[in-house]
Amino acid sequence: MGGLKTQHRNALPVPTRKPRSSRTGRATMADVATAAGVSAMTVSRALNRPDKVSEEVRARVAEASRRLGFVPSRLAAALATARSMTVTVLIPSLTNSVFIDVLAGIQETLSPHGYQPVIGVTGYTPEEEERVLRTQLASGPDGVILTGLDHTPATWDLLRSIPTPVVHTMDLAPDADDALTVGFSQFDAGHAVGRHLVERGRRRIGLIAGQLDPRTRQRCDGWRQALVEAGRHDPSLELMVPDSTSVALGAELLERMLAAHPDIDALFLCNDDLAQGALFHCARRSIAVPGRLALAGFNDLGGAAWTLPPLTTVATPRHAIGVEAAHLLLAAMNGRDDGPRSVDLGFRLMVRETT
Amino acid sequence: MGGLKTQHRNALPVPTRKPRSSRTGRATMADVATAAGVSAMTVSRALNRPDKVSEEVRARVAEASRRLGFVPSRLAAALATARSMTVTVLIPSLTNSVFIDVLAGIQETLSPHGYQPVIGVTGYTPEEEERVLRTQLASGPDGVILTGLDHTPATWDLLRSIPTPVVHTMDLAPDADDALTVGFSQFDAGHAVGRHLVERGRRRIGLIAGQLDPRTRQRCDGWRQALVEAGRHDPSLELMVPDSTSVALGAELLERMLAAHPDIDALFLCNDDLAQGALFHCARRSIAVPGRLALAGFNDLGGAAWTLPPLTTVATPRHAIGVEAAHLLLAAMNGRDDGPRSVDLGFRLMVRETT
DNA sequence: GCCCTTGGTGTTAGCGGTAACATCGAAACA
DNA sequence: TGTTTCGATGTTACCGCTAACACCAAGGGC
Repeated sequence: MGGLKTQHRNALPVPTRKPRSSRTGRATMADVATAAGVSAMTVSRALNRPDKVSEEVRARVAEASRRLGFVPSRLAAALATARSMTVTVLIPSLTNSVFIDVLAGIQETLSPHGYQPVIGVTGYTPEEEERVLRTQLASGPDGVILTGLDHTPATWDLLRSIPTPVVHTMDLAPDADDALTVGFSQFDAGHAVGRHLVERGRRRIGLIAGQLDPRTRQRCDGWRQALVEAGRHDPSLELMVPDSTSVALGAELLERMLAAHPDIDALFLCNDDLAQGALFHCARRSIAVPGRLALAGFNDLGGAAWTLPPLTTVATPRHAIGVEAAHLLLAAMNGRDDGPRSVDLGFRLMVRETT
Repeated sequence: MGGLKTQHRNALPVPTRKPRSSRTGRATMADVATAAGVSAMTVSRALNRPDKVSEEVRARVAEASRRLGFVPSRLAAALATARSMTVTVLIPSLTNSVFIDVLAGIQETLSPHGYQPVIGVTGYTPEEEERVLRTQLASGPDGVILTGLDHTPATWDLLRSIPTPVVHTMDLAPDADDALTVGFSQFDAGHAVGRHLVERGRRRIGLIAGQLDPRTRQRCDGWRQALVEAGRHDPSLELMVPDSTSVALGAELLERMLAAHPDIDALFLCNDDLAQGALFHCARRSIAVPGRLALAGFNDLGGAAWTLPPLTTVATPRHAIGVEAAHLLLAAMNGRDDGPRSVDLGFRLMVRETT
């Protein structure tokens, strides 16, 4: 009895210098230093600023490094330098290809500069965005890229309180020096579609929208204004549901719309997948497109040019937005904070055969 | 003259205790400790193991924490605990929705456990994969999820040399205790399509494939064997190109195929986007599907059920693969290494109207 | 020959946390 | 009432790297 407590006190206190490697089993800079017969600092220099080290030592370090399979710990470096080489990217959803395209642009641009995008998914809600941002900030990103401008007040405060540069995408800042922004005018894009349908001589022009995030709403607003301007707006022809968009939903909503308003002769669907579903429904019901019903989509997703007939839609510069956002962020992270504050990348109305 | 060098030596050495916050401007644990009148360690405990701290102190710490806007540095914690709460996920491409679906499954599963997936893009080449893996390993992930089993020998060595658990997805390990694997048999899936076309009585069955990664090849192999078994294999009906798949490519390749072999009566397209392109081409050329030509795709991507006619294809459990891979990894990261080593999630032949 | 550069390298002191052990008062026990 | 036990808290020593400065020999200007 008596000695049951663990008392490792006498477990050979190890002569201060560990024999090799660390707790993780991986070689550390100190190991390489010993192996190369130099100090840790010299190893660090040999790796990060080779010009500061003699040819000969550089070679010895490289050799030892290779031999030990040394991988410098970014974590330790990040802690010591206060630069994580990491960029937080928050998007509403992973399965919406719109954001993936933006992400791809960001990734391609950041990667060559050694920055690692770290993705957070916000599920389209500002509250979740705030939560995710908070946890991500804990790992000290060097930059932040957010989707949209609809953040909670607390998020805005948070963003202002950190020294980290922030870029907002997919939308345009109302006043340009409030935030770094890269996108296009969702309102104008919706307006262009509305006007296009009007110009095609359509009189009963409807709207179908899903996934009612602020950007979708702005598109709808633009469309509405175009119709109002033409004196052809009928609020009852708007069908807006919160469900996330899909081909199936497009077909279903069109059916509903036609049941209530068989006289519509044109339709703006706020996303291409809805439009494809509508197109499918028309084919099944032998509704002539664009003869009896004109259809316009949004985003110019992959298959839009390959429907029958090819879909009129709005091409959005998703990839370019990602690239430009990353460039802006890179500039800001390097202290070059002078560039334009709000970049409008525009959009293109792709008039094809459904209108 | 003389004093031009910067010699801040006498810049008031600050009384050892900095007044507040650190170099980054953010509050540190020490700041909170001071504010709450306790030691840093107690703050750490109050945050990570509240039960180890008295109710009263916990409240004081929470208060101080809130007041100072304290965000604990994950970096420092990671360095101290040797756990980064990070998982490296390597996928061939961001723009291929197949991998995004897997990724989404991973993300959803890992997130609630506090793990942060960090994505690397390998561009479909094992060499780039090795490179990306190397750099990612530098930030000490707690786990790794890779796509496929085709890694460079050096990658395999690397994986073996680290203590970090690794899961491979989208494929099945030849022998189950070699690696943790979650996927389905690409070969069998291809075989099922081949047999299906044979069973439909087709005699001149062709193949169109793009993006020739190992998984695509295995599908093709399976398909080929099915035809060989039926005595209907004609190598000249295989059209395989390295280009990445797209709707446009599908249309183009079908045209080429028909030009060379107008007598084909069935076609397996190794990805749904190719199949959609082929379908489009058939519609344009008034080729009856499935009357004159049967078409089968692969993956059951979003629009497959909504083509005209609806596309026969193979539904692959992409999301489930992500979820299961994450579960396996979580188990391994927590030391529960006992689960099944190779998980076959199967596939489903979706017979629709194009065959 | 003296002093100042300069380039290469080492030393020290953290970055912001946490593991492990030490300490201490009060409750529990004998 | 002395001792044990235990819960709550503090101290110390790092994790692995790098900024900043110290040091030193060789070269250059006068």
